[in-house]
Amino acid sequence: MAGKRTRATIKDVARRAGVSPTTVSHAFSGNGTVAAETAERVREAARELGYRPDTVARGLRSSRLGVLGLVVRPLDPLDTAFLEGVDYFLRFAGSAALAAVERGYGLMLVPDPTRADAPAVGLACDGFLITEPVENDPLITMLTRECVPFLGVGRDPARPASPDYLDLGTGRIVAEVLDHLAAAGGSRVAAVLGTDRNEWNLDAETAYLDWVRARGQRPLAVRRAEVAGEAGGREAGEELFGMAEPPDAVYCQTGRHAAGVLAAARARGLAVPGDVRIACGADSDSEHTRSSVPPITSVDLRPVRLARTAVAVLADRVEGIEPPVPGPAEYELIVRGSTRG
Amino acid sequence: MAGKRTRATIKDVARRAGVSPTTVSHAFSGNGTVAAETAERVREAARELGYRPDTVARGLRSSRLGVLGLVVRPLDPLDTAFLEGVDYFLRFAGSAALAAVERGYGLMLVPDPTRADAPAVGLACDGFLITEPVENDPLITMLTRECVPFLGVGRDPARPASPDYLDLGTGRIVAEVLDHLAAAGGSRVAAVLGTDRNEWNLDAETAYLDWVRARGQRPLAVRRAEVAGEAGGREAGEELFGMAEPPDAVYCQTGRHAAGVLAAARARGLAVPGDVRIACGADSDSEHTRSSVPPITSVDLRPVRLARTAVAVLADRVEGIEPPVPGPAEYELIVRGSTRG
DNA sequence: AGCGGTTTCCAAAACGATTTGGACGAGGTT
DNA sequence: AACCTCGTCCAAATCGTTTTGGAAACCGCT
Repeated sequence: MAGKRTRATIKDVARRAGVSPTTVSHAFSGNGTVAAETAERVREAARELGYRPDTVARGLRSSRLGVLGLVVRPLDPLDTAFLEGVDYFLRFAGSAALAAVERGYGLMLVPDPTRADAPAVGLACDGFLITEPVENDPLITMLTRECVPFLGVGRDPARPASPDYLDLGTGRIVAEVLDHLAAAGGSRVAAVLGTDRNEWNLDAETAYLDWVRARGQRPLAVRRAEVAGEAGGREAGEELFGMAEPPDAVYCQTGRHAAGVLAAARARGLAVPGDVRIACGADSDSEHTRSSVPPITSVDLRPVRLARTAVAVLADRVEGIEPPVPGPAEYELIVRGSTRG
Repeated sequence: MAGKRTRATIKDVARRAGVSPTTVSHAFSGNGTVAAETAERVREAARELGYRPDTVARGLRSSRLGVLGLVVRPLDPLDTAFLEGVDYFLRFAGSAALAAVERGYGLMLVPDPTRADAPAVGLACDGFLITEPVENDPLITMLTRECVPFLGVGRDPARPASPDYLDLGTGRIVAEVLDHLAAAGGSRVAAVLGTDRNEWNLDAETAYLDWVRARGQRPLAVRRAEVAGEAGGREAGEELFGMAEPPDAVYCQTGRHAAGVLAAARARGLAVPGDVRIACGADSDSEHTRSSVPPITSVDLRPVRLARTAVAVLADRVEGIEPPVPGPAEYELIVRGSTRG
């Protein structure tokens, strides 16, 4: 299968058109001045030879490869196969790729280039999308130092002043879900939070504490690593429901955690949503929330739309345009059986 | 934002380590022979300077960039924004990207590089995944000529003997859905087919004709372009239900068509599934089948798993390994309200 | 000494494009 | 006739690597 490629080069075209490689380059890029007649001859020679300029060679010279990189942070430390059920990122990635193509870029999903075992090709991108940056994100440090354009999808919690991110508006979302839990009959609302130190977790924690305190109650939050998944959620649920004053509603940060909490509730014989209401601040599209019994109320973070916005802003920056930064991302609360009597 | 990059080059490292660029290159690639002590000095110099070899320059020399390209054919002629609802490709792309990263590659979604307006970066890929090739696919012609590895996801109908594709097993799938429609009470089963000339459509047509004839009936097939979407399906439905002997079951190739047929049936006052049964051979995950009233029976083509397999085979080929070609892809019939009394 | 064989390193030539700094001739101005 | 300007074109340098084809030093052996 893998033979040697025999594409025509700029020299072949030059020879055939009876001009120099310089002229061929100019005829294509429109950079120098080339007589119309000559340009036509060059174009014809190129057509006959099936010539197309080599992107890699061009990229070497101009340090513009035409590729945007997408770093999906939460995937990074994990066994990626484990995450296949998490549709959010799949849909984000697919949609970003489509949007990039429309702008004339390729979109590449790459692991964090600051990691030692990362494929070297990651460095070659013209700009990066980072979902979701962690506190003092090392990639952001590196990109800033090397003057490579990037855009966080979500804020780096340690760099609140930076303009280089899309606001997820986590606080609003969490508050709305908590309000919904209360409206559904929850009088003592606990929270199961994640451990990644990104906007999603840190802002959610703040929002939860604010919300609880505003109602004069004591917060009841437990933490489980995202990678602990459903098992971690189940543990958290057992801890909560085993308390002297157990909660009658639980807010979760991930669909997997929520599924685990649901399992823990059922194992204890608690009715959902009769005894306990469960809701999740994300992952409305994952099977964990959608296909559970009952299905779990959760939030659609509109990954498809969000990705499109992110690509538009990043592409502008790569091209030297300073675009207006959009307001907080849109979302929709999807009410399901777990909070609906 | 966009300043000039000031990364250390191989020369800087060479100078600092007191050796030649050649030696630095060898120390990193392990190609030549370098004394252990020297190699250590080089590595240290590189670390101090924060040096990482430039992928583009390397790619220029070795014609291996470390990138796999993904060409999604059905997206190609379309306004891509139109397709956002089609989760199949989003999930396929996302999953392929994950699998590629695990193999040390980046995965880039690119438009057909044979098209004139395509971003030039498309040509730079080491290998291509093509879902789903059309008859005499021009990209396959070009890649074959230039000896670039590729893998079709689905067969090029005009090149049945080629080993360069993953078999979707369309015939099996269509037959199972038709059997299901019959089992659900359909006695006269029509088909709404697409117009793209790829395995999916051509094999489906053959399978439908075979199935109908084996039961001694006359086929009743109409065709609508994929891009016509729900409106096209609705037209097709009106045509079918307006006939002297209208069908009592309709098989569709796409979720959009199925949604349109469903709308046409309801507009005529036909009960689904009482008077008419409707099923779709794909798109079990799109909102057109999942969120319609009633939801439409359809097939889960397992895009996540399929993408993973495709990347594994392609990466092998890029690396010169000739992998065994897997058997027909897996799938699952998802029975929903449109065929369940 | 002379000779083959290792080991370790390097200078220079690729790779395929873009960019820089003129060369050359035609035409106009003084 | 000398001097500019302008429009076209080209030779050579450049981007950061890898690869090729030795060179230099050292070894043990005859």
